[in-house]
Amino acid sequence: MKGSASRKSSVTTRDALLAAGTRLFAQRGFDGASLETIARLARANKAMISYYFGGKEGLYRAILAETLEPVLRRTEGLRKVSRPAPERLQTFIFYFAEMVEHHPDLPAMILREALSGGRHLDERALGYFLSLFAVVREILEEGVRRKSLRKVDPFLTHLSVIGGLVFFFVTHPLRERLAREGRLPMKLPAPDAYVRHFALLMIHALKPEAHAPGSRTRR
Amino acid sequence: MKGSASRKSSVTTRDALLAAGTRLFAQRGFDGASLETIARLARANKAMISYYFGGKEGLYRAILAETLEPVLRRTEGLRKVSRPAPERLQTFIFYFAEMVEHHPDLPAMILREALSGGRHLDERALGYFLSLFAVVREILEEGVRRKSLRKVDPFLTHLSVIGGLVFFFVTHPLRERLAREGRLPMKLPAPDAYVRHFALLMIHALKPEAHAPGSRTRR
DNA sequence: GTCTATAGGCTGATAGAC
DNA sequence: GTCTATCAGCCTATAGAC
Repeated sequence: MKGSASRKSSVTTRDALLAAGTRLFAQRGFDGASLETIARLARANKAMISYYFGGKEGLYRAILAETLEPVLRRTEGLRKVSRPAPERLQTFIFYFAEMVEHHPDLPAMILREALSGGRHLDERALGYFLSLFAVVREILEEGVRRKSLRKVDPFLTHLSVIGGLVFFFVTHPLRERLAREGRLPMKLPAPDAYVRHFALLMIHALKPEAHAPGSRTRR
Repeated sequence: MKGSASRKSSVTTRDALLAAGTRLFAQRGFDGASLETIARLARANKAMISYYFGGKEGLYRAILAETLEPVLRRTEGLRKVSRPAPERLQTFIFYFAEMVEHHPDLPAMILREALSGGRHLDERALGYFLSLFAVVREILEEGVRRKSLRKVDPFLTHLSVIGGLVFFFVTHPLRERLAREGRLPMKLPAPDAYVRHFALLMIHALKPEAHAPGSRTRR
């Protein structure tokens, strides 16, 4: 159903194209990345893109579908863990960071897709996202329900969590460059440090209310 | 030094091109937005872009410089206000939302610029950003110093604040579209509601530690 | 599977009439 | 200041040799 991968080198070229495409689509956008450049980065011939993916758009969609699927499918695992919500939220944040480590260009590519209004988002790709979002939302919902988290809107909160993570990683290359050129007037924050900071920030943000002076909740 | 605006209609055409460019660069990226499309949206002739800005890149840079400047300059005002840090942070967040209301496409355009590694960021534009960042950082630093905020890293925190805001606004058009098509499995969050939520979330995240059970601070 | 050559479309830029 | 006409360059796609 997918070309029944026969040769060995064919798999390699295909994968190289997927990887190169991800990087260049992330860095320069769909229109800014030329097939010429992608092929060169993949050390392949540009005709190979038509061969494997039927064209530029085919490559783009293949990245969205094939790279995204295994990544997001893994998040599903976080659904089953039965642990307090704050801990599960932290796990999600660390998991997100680990994902970026393995696919450094994915967040930028996906964000660009979002900025473009999701022109290339078919139902399949959209489904992956919704399920990613659902995981976070469920953690938050459960936490609110069981009062291990403050009473917040799970959907709005989930946007804040994703936003704080995505924005950092997606702008990190720019900060790196500016730092390298001495144009960043502070030291470059390490991804690690940010992730730990952010997890803590969210834990604090969602910690159940300490009862206000004067009022008192039962228990 | 800038053409010493003589005619009346000339100003109008110029401004229309700036506005149209902002929208299209935001929605489709630098390479995705054609001069043809921009001119059409501005109800102008595409030759006018060369006339006023000397080309596509000139238009792009003009937007970055001219639209950004007044917007970011206003944030400078937030520097002088002498009020408790939590209140000033909230003011910043509301100010940011108000800015987006007046320039709905600016965040996306700027974010795209960041994703591209800041290829078009000259020293002037970069300076505007750094001063925007500085405002938030200063609020946080002061709050930490005076203990009206929890002891957090001001720089990391400022990234979380900006991230949570930018991500929401930049992805909002996508959610709107999905909602319109009935593909969003929850109700569309209103910008207002998000901003209020986010301000509160940050206030909670940064609230000075409640004394741990056993320990005790004064009062 | 890989590569070269080339067709055909679109884009950015600009000369020159008004 | 505005517009039409035009052109060179780059880009995607693909036919066909190996």
